[in-house]
Amino acid sequence: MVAGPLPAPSGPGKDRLRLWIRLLRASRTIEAELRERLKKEFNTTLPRFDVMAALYRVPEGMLMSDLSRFLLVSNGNVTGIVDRLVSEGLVARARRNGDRRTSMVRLTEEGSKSFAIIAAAHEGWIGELLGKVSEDDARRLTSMLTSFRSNWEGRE
Amino acid sequence: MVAGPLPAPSGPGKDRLRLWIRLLRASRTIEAELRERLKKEFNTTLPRFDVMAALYRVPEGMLMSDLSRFLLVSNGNVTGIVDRLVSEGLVARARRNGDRRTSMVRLTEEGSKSFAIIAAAHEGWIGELLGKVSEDDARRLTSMLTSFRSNWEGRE
DNA sequence: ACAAGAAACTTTAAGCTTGAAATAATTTTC
DNA sequence: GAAAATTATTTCAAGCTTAAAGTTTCTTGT
Repeated sequence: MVAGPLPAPSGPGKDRLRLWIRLLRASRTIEAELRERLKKEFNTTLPRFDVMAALYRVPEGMLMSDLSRFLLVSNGNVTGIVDRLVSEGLVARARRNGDRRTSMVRLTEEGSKSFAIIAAAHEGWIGELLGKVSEDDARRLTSMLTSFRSNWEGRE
Repeated sequence: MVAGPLPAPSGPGKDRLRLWIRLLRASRTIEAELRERLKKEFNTTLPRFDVMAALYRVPEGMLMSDLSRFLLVSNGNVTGIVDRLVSEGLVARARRNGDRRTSMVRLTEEGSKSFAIIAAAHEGWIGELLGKVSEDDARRLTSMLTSFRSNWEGRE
C-alpha cells in the first residue's frame, strides 16, 4: 500500500469524501476476496452468484428487468450472465406469460441446490472477513447505511 | 426495486451478512452515479479517474506495480488503463531509472490540469450524494471503516 | 561469471460492464 | 383500428477486469 505523501486535506465536504473513499476501499477489498474464493472453491464468479442469490429468494422467478434493477446493473449485462447460467443448466428462461416480450427467469433445481451450498460457504466467509467488526458496530453501520438507502430512494 | 418476499432471516452471522449487503449496495449505488456523471460531464470513466487521482497525489509518479497495489486491481488491468491515458496525453511513462524493468508513470501537465477540474466536481458530487449523512455519522462510519481496514491489513 | 530464481511489466483469453442502437410486443392516442 | 409511443429484451462496440502465461531485466547463490 502506498502511503499518501501529501498531508490529509481538511475542510467542509472533505469528511464526506473521506467516508466515500473508505467505503469504496472496504467494499473493493471484500469483493476481491470473495471473487477469488468463489473462483477457487466453486469455479464461479461474483456476478453469477449475485444473479443466483436474487433468484433464490423468489422461486417463481423474476423478469430480466427486475433482475437488472435489483442488482443495479444494466439490462444488457444481465442478458449475458443469464445466458451463461442457462448454458450451465443452473437457470431457466420461461417465455410466454401473457406478455410475450418478457421472460421469467428462475433457478433450476440444480441451480437451487448448487446455490444453497455456495451461499452457506459465502455466509461463512463474510462472518470471517467481517468478524473483527463488533456486533454492535455491525448493527450501527447497517442502520446508517439503511438510512442512506432510504434517503437515496427518496431523492430527485 | 424488488422487495424480498421471504422473511428476513435472523441468527448469528446474519448481522454481518446484512452489513455486507448494505455496504455493497451503498457503494454500487454511488459508484453507478459517479460513473454516469463522469461520462456525461467529462467523457471519462471511473477507472481513469482512479488512476489519475492516485497519480495526482504524487507528482514524481508511481510504478505500475504501486498503482496496481494502491488501486486494488490487477497489474494487467493498470497496463490497459494507463495505455489509454497515455494515448490521450494525460499521463506519461518514463522508462529508464536504474531498473529498466520499471516505468515511472506520472500525470502530464495537461493531465494534472484536467484532473484538478474533474476532482473539484467529483468532490461536489460526493458532498451532494452523501449530503444526507450527518457530519457525525460520516465521521463515525469513517472511523469504523478505518478500523476494519487496519484489522484487514494485519490478517493472515 | 553464470545459472537459477525473482521481480516488473505486458499480453492473452474469457468474462463482466456500460450506453446506445436494434427488435419485438404491448399500450396509448387520435 | 391504425399510427405513435412505450416497454422488455437483445445485440453491439468499446472498455474494464482477472488469472495465467510470456518477456525482459535484475538479483542471488555458488
